[in-house]
Amino acid sequence: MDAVHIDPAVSLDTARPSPPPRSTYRHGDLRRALLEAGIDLAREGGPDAVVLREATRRAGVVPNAAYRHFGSRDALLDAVRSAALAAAARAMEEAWRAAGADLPRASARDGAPAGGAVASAQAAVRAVGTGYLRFARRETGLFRTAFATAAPPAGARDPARAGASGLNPFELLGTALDRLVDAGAMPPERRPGAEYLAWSAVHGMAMMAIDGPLRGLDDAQLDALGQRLLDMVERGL
Amino acid sequence: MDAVHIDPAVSLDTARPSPPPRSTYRHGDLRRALLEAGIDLAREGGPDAVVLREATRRAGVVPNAAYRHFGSRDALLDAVRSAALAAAARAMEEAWRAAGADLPRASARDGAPAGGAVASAQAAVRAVGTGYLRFARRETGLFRTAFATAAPPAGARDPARAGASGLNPFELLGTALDRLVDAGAMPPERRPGAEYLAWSAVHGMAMMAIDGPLRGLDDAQLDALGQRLLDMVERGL
DNA sequence: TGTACATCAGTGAACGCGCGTTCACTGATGTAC
DNA sequence: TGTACATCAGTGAACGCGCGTTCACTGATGTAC
Repeated sequence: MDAVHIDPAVSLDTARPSPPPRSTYRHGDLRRALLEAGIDLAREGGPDAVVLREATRRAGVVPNAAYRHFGSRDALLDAVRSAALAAAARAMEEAWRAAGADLPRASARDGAPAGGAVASAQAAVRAVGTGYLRFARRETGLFRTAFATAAPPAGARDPARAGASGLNPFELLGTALDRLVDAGAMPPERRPGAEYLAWSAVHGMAMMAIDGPLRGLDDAQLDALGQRLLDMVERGL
Repeated sequence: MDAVHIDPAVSLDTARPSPPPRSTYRHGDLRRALLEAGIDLAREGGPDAVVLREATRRAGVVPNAAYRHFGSRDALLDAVRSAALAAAARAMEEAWRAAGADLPRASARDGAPAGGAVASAQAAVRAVGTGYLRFARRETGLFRTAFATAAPPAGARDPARAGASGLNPFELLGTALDRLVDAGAMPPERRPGAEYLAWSAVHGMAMMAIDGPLRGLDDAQLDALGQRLLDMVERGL
């Protein structure tokens, strides 16, 4: 054997995704590392790509080590799904903020803002839809993980699935619709179930934009079509 | 060994799904048998359940025999998908027929019927949507195989994906919308791309009814919500 | 009408793969005295 | 401040599973003479 010295921490670094070299026996924060690897996997390939063994590989750890932190592969996937929902909520909040309307709070159902209430409420509804579509486009894998399989159980208020406002994506839409009613732009008797109608339209377009007939459209075309869709929803509600 | 005689053709019949006993060396129509097994699998569990080995098992044949008829598992899945699309088209045609409007033909773009053109055209659009939603509910696995993954390539006129009219699901919707324009119920300048808006709404609701927050609704509730959605589309288009 | 032969549908056995999960272990960390 | 020890995070090895796919084969069918 010759005496060429190879520092394993360097020489092993060629593989992508790199197994991070670790000097200590303990990892330090393996739970977080696995969750983040899982989120990356979901981002790259959707829910099916969240593979427990691959997550441990990326965390630089032996496969069964995952069981110290997650009871099963499904438990990991659930945690990833929550993170994906939170990311979607944040994207929607950002669109809401960009639309100039003030953000809602989870704590109390706040009334409509003072002036230009109708325009502001409409802007909020549109922002929610736009943010949703944009998230589907930019973070397809996370979107599919969050929305294309099982849905958030309606009643469960899980903060892990919420954005900065403390509201999850569905609740954000509900809040925007409430404002529409408060501003007088929507008859209260139409309010119950309205989120399902609006959500259907936007969700359907998002799915078509991901792997349906709208796949080929560029961002500008999809934005334009999205605005037409939101016109339809606004007029139709 | 005792001498109890067991007729394998009978004794093996306990397993469900039953491997059909076969007396001849040749199968006869294995391609069709595999396709039908594949359709059953899709019906039971969606596209991921279309497993080549299981299809051969159900056809009572050794796994690699499939390769005489399908180049790969994906080729089988494609054939199943076409069948699922055709089934969806047929469901939509049936709803169209039930709505009392006369069915379209693939051969020529036919004009609107003589009297009550607006009502007839609107009924056709609604029927297309209703048929789609109903198919999603009744044949969830086939629906997901047809629509929840890759979409029919826009231009390809594949008769295997069409219903009795020779039109595939997307073309059925397009034809109904054309009638809306012909009847004067929809401004022609709004026509281009309108199928994407209508499809989005209905597809989104279908997805939510399958494994989203609308999963728990019974048929009547979903029908009512579907009618509200179609109201929204009709008003919004 | 009968025989020889080419075709090709289905067989039998095996492959490599990657997965989730279980077991008994080892060794670093933090706490009690 | 120092030592003994319990805790428990990560290791090492292995399991059974079912998948898609390849190989060389065998035997039923249909056609040419």
